[in-house]
Amino acid sequence: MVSIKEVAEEAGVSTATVSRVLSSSDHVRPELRQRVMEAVEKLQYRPNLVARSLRSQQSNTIGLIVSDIRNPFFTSISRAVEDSAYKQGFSVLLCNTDEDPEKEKIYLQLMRDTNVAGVIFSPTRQIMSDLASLPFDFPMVIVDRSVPDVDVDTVLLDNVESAYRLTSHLISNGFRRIGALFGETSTTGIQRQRGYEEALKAHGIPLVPEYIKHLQPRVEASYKIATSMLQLPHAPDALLTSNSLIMEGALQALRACNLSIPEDIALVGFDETPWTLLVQPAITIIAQPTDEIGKTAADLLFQRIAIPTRPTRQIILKGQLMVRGSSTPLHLKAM
Amino acid sequence: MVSIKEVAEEAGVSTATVSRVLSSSDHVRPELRQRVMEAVEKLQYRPNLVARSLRSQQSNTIGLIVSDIRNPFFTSISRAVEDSAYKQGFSVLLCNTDEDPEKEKIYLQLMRDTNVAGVIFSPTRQIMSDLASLPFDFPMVIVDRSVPDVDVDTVLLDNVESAYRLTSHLISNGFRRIGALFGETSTTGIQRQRGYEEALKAHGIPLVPEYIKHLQPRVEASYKIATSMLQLPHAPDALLTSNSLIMEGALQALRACNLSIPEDIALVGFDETPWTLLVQPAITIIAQPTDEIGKTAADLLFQRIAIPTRPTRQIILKGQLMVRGSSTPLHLKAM
DNA sequence: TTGTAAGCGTTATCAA
DNA sequence: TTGATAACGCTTACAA
Repeated sequence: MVSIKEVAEEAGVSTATVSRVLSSSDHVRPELRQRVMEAVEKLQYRPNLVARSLRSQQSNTIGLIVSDIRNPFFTSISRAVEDSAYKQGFSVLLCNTDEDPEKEKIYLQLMRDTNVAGVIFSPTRQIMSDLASLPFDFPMVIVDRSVPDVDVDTVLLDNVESAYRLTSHLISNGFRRIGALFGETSTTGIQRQRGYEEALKAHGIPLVPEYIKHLQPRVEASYKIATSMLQLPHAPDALLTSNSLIMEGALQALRACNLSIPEDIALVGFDETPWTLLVQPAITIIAQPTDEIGKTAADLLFQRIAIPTRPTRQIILKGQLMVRGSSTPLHLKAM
Repeated sequence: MVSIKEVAEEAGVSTATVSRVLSSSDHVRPELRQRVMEAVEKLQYRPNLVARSLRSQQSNTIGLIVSDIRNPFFTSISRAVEDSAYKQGFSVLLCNTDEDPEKEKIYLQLMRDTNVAGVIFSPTRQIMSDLASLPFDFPMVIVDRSVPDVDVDTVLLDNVESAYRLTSHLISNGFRRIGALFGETSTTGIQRQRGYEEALKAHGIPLVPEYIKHLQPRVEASYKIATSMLQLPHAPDALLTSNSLIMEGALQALRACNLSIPEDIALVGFDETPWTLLVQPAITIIAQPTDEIGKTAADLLFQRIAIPTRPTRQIILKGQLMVRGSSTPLHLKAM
């Protein structure tokens, strides 16, 4: 492994000069610069980024901490983040927490220990109290979830509003007994529940506790809970799900119960996935602008890395209601 | 940021002793060990991994280089790799190449520059010739694709055999005009094509060049190519797709053409995705054991990191044919 | 504009 | 068993 020292010797200059040519825009005589470049080329020199990072106390790596990369929402976010990072010359450390606060802590510590430039994080509710107290000195951007009492950059969907619109859509299409499945680990589920409840209230529809469930945001959990909800004496005529994994489990449950959508029951949810348009009928959803969320989070992070004292921002993006067959109005059902 | 020096002072020992207590199993007097641990605890000391990596010339990071994390196959692989890495105390640098050889090179260089412990890589065909010549000294495991002339650990599906079985399944169900869409960037597509062609030959069915297409493994490309194939004068009565993105585009095309599956045309492919069981009819596929592939790749890598001279291995895993409604026999179609 | 030399925070060598 | 001390490969004052 050729080092900066050998390049310096080859070019007949000091290591400082090589370093200047390579990383700073310091004034170096063109002739020397040329000699250095040639030596670099000849020896196929590549700077050791570990040494550079140790010395300069900076790094070109950012951390991305999400609950599960297999959740299509996070898959998409990750891709967008990696893309932005690549363009800025950064690379991405991927961390899955499985919504486990212990894993979250371990990964946050790792971020500190490896001296990353910054972190994009989608935290559970449990970790939040710690978040303020733990001494995390690196730049951080929160995505998808909100951290109420901490002054930190955040990129969020307008969850209350989106859930409100989704629920209102069901109501105006004639559905009244709207079962709802929310993720229990994040603030997102809570906010979406608020939107759901506000919509019901606004339309004078009573809340039915049996219709509201909180669960781990996983396919299997959702399948179970949805199945049991479908077996209620007075079963729902519509199901609202608060993320795509939950929606997947719910759809499996509907299929297992041989229920027709939307004739027997409507199904709506959040997030565009490869299959929302492929199943029949297609599923009505709130599409989150995942690319933009990821890109915005990365942008915020790079800005904070550049200017650590910058005032924090909370960016709230709008979801888009995509009306499809799975929530067709009751009076059209016979058609 | 508290350093080893401060811990040493606090404990009244040298930095060497602190280092020994923390990272090596060297013999340290229990009493000193105790004092060091207390100092570590008191000062909340955490070793700086960058410095450690620079000095020891090792690291606890592995690279994962895939074409696109949004491909459900790679999503699942990534999750499995990250899981295994976490258990071994490693973290994962995620890199998307978009099947672009230039990006592959850049990322491979990054791996070298950051001194990663090793890399799990799914290369394009183009990069392979370079792979032998480029001086990549780090441990590497190839997944999903094969690199014929390089002595490197590999984890693969039995692609020829799997495609053979999938094609034979279609044939024995009465389909004869089997269109096939293969990814053009990987060896995987080529091998699956071989299995497809061998199955046709074995059953005395002539190859029709118009029925065989190579394309970028992307949804949009697949949609276009599939659509044009469906408009052939003598259109296929079945479509075989060589990965889930291609399958997705093909299914979109079938839907756009208002074709019924399997009455008008059968559809089969590779990879279990969230939707293969949710669409109706469910799709017949070869399921790859993605968890096992990822886990095996990580295991191989850690073994090679531990013993660099270990003889290389090629591990070939079997796919599982999941027969579903999308390839129901012709004589049952009327039912 | 360039070179010398002092670190960055560890670990590894060598003596004690 | 322990402690000085020299690296690891780079950047950056400071001097020249």
